[in-house]
Amino acid sequence: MSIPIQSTEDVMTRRHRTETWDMFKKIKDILSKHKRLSVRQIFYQCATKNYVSLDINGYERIGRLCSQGRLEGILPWDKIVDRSRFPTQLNMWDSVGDFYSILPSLYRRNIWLNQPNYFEVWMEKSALYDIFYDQIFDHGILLMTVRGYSSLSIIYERSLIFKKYIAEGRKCKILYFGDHDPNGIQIDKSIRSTFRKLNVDVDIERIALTYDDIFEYNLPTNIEKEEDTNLDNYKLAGYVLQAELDALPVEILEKRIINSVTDNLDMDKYKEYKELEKRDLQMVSQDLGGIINKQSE
DNA sequence: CGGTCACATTTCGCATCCAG
DNA sequence: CTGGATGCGAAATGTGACCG
Repeated sequence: MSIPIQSTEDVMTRRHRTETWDMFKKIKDILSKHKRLSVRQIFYQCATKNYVSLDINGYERIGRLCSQGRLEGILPWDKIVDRSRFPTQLNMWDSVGDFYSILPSLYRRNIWLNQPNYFEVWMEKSALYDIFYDQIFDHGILLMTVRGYSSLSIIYERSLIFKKYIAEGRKCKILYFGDHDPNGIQIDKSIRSTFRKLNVDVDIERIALTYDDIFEYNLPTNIEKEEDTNLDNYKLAGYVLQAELDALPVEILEKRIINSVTDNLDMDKYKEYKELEKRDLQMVSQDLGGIINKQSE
């Protein structure tokens, strides 16, 4: 029984056409300008620059190039990531000392205890996860990656949290980030109406992409897909152009995220809690020092 | 109410095209 | 002529929107 196996040597000695080398160079160039990108993101970048078509074929071309490129050592492994699959395993430590040593890095004071209002950041595309994570995770703000339309399960789960804050007299808000296209503008509307059905008063604010962004930053626009009703509604709403959130330059997006967060946080109270956190951490390391000393006796 | 299609994500087999 | 490149269809999963 012979199973066709492509050996490492086959992979390494693969020849390429000049056009392919050209694409490798373009991908490398895009990668050099970012921290980490998913294949999907690379595809969007290439499509907006017109290197490939903005459809399934273009995506596949990029996907294959990324696979071959990495296997052949042409493209870097550490800059291309898959955010849709992740492993799950119990946390384990080499020793008790090892365990204690990571404890301080886990400690954060709950900033929501003294904030007047509560909010979360929701976004449509998991491709942009890293950018959002880098901007807001450390602030203690919840990031929800919706991936297209939100699910009822997620909205219900979140509504339980929002209800708790509302009962305390706080206002609840979602800062929403998504594409500006016929489907994209439906997503935050759908989230809003679902929360309404659950009788939870949450304000959904679209931070990006706005229609003005397309003009202000001269964003590359999508080709109109034949999308019957949604497209008709889009046009009825007065929209002509469509663009993806990915198309917004990274620096602009980062600024937009952090500005929307600082606008919605009570920064004085936030800083106050961060100071307390520092004090707490000194206490933690003192206590841990005592425990570790006792251990080694 | 059920069927169909669109959306998001990634990979693979098969058939075909065409550069070197 | 060979094999690199690519178009197309399919897989899984859950959700909204629309049509009849």
